[in-house]
Amino acid sequence: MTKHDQDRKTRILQAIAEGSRRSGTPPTVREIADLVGLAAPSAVHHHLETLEREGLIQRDSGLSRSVRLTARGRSLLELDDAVETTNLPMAARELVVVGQIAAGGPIEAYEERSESVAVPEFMSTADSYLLKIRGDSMIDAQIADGDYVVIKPSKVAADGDIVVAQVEENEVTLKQLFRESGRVRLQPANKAYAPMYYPTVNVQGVLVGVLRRVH
Amino acid sequence: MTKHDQDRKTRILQAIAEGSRRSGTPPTVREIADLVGLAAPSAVHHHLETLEREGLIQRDSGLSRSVRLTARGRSLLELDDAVETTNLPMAARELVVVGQIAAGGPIEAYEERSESVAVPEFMSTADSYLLKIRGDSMIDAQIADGDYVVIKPSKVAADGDIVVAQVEENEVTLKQLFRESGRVRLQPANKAYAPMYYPTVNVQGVLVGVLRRVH
DNA sequence: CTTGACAGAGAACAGATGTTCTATGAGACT
DNA sequence: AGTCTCATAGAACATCTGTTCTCTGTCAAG
Repeated sequence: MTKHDQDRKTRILQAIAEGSRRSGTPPTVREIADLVGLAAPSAVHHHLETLEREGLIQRDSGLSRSVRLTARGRSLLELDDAVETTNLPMAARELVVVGQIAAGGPIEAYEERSESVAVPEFMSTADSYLLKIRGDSMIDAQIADGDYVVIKPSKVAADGDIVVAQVEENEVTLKQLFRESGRVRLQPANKAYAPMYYPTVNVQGVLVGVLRRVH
Repeated sequence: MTKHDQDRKTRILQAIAEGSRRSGTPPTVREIADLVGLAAPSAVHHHLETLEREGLIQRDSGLSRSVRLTARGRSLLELDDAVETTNLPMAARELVVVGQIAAGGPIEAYEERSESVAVPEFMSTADSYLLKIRGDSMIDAQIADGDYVVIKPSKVAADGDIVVAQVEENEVTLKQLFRESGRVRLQPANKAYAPMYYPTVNVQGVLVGVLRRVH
């Protein structure tokens, strides 16, 4: 099995996990194709057959959106801890603001300050946390100075997602993630800052919501 | 509402919860019909519309297996953990989405659809309401397609505020307000649209918050 | 170079699926 | 009775969706 194959398979597994997390239902074959950058549903179908034969996913033949990860599939993505936070029954939940982020730089964790904000259920999960935006570092993503962004802890992310990524031993940053051939591009949401390239990044969370108080 | 109606609705909610739990994906309209003993998908569809209007479920129009219970739907089934309902003095209120606004044009009030969202207290008042943004008409104010804006009813506004203004007998619009000598300028938050000038405008509300769900 | 395996694209198809429209029947109310 | 509301059925439709088939290009092994 080549390196490329492994990447593609992992990407598809991630897409299934990611798609399920987003909408609450597993993705269709064509949605997976979009997520991993394939043009033909047949190509995805081919991979799904392989993945099912390998015991990483299960499907109900012919039924729409029936694909799901098996325990082995999840463990391969190291998702075992993060899953199943979906059905929490509150219209809102109190989340803690854990730090702030400025100018495309590293995230600055709050040491002593403690602030919490009620976040609507439909744009958060129970384990989400908040970051406060400083400056115009996220302006191209329609995120302004003083906005709060809701981050859901997750090790998987889709192309184009805005993610919290660990790029150095002690540096965590908030950027838009794009997978390119053989590397990962972390794109600041502000044209004044240049993208950064890494062979691999450690995704810690995904942006799932924005809150703004206007004065 | 008769006893029979209540039973049927509860059964449908149960079917959604049950179907989702069993297979990992929400059921289709026809699967719900089977589960609750209805012969026609249209009958289920009719109930689903009612349930969505009542805020007990949510759907993505046209997408298969996209039905899911809201917090209120789950609480009606008493699926809540006892804990969550008892603790947490939630600093949020449930506000209703009353319409949508597109392309600098008039506000389009929802006739039947009813959607409600929990909004943090710090960016709302009890009498606030929500509008859903369509298109990029507010893009220069960092408000994107699909965002919810929190409107606080008010007859007064400061210069530069984004306001809901009544400009004609039957036309209400969302724009940035500037007072100039002898007239009022209503400035769309998108350079593609020209400002409008009025001798006087009737302010109905002021933008006080923005909510965005990122997927 | 030839061959074989395979990822992928593209087209096509059958069945699934959400939605709409019309009609019917049962209750409730006047 | 007449009228209105509403749950339900049934048919029809457009789109979604999984699947299959064929073809092409790539890459590694012989």
